[in-house]
Amino acid sequence: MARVLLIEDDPNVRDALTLALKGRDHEVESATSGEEGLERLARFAADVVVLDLMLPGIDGFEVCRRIRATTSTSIVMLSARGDDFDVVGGLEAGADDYVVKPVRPQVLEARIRAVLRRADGVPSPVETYGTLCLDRASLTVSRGGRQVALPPMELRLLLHLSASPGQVFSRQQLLESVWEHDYLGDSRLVDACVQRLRAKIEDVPAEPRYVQTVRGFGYRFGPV
Amino acid sequence: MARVLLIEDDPNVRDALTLALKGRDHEVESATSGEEGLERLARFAADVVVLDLMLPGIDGFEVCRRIRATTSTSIVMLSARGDDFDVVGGLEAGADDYVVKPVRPQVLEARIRAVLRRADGVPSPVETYGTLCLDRASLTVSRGGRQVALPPMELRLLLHLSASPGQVFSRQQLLESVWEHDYLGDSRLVDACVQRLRAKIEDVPAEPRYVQTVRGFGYRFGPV
DNA sequence: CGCGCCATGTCATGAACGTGTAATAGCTTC
DNA sequence: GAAGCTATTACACGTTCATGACATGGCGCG
Repeated sequence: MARVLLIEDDPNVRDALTLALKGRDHEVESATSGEEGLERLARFAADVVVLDLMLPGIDGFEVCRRIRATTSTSIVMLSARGDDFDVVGGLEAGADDYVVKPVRPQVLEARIRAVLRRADGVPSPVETYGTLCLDRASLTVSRGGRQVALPPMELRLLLHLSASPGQVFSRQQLLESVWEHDYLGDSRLVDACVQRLRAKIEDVPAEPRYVQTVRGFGYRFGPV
Repeated sequence: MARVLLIEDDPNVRDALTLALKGRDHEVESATSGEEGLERLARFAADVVVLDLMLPGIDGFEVCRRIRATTSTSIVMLSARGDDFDVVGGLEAGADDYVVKPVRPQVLEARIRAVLRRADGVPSPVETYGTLCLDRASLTVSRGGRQVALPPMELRLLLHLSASPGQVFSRQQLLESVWEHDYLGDSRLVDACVQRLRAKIEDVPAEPRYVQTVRGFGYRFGPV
């Protein structure tokens, strides 16, 4: 299907994803550090690079920048749950998309496909979930064809949640990765933001379809 | 469709673009250095040359001049983001158009087509967005038929933004790629330039149609 | 050599908007 | 029915952006 270069230092994740992607008919090469990845990319004409953020030596952002400096290869970033990674950082480094670990293979593959379609110029650089459309390049969101304007925090929250559909994020995790807050303390801030977001993107805010509450845990982006 | 000679030393970019262009029914030959490119051009009757700026040995500008010295083959320049590439310099060397890397295949193909049309004498070397017309060859901009004079920085900003319509650029990114500044620090410089640009190209500067603010993120070239 | 124009970068001000907090109401579960 | 969790709304503060004035510096022209 596609030629994938996986840059990931954790051998477990590496093996798991390699296996999963190969099982879906992709050709996979892997590297364990940024340096090795860049070197390997020079020989392996990858269609897409799957890049972990936390790497020994030069980090993912830097690797991303260096790849971008020379090639147009698509890049999907992998971010660990605790990393304070957000949309702006990824955008600036030049990533095409990002996924939050733990990542399920089918989600990763969907992202790879989306990214490749985009790179091929198919006029669907958007992700569509039901009546909701997300365009990570132009940072626009539309519902049922009509564009909805989202303030920065709501947009970041939505992009973060939708980066891993189905995965549950606790309020604390969201505070860290979306808000970049580091204090521990309970706050209804996330709730408030979720409400405002729902009011704009849900057809029936009272029965949310996209941003779902997982009672006792946090929120999740659906539909799976 | 067309016969393309690609001169590019980075194997990744070369392979990626070769593949993409072949997929669009172009005949593609490639070379890894300026010397090889010139030699190959003598045998391969290319309609258009896609030329990387940073090459081992003689650089892209020089290659461009030498091609121009003997043939009228169209030339599209490829420039990496970090290169201190000046639009004016490129066009003075005789390039017909230029694209900033990372380049998406569809963008490159659009440029190739435009360049070829131009070479065929079709008078449509301009991109039109609503009432705004950009001519990357003559570096002129006109609004509603009347030409507007843009100072260098404003022109570069506009060309950069419009090279990827819809894509959101942060102020930091713009400082790096348009101004070639490398310091980190917040500056309202971009804002000011956007402001002056809007005053010249927007019909209603207070409700910008072409250079849009994305609050909390940066700017984007519309129209959506 | 000196003058003046124009482009560029910096700064101050004000307005618009988004955000966080808190208070209250509603719902779920045991 | 009570306790715990979540939804909803209102309001005030802070941030961000637009706007225009000002200083600097380069360039051409006299």
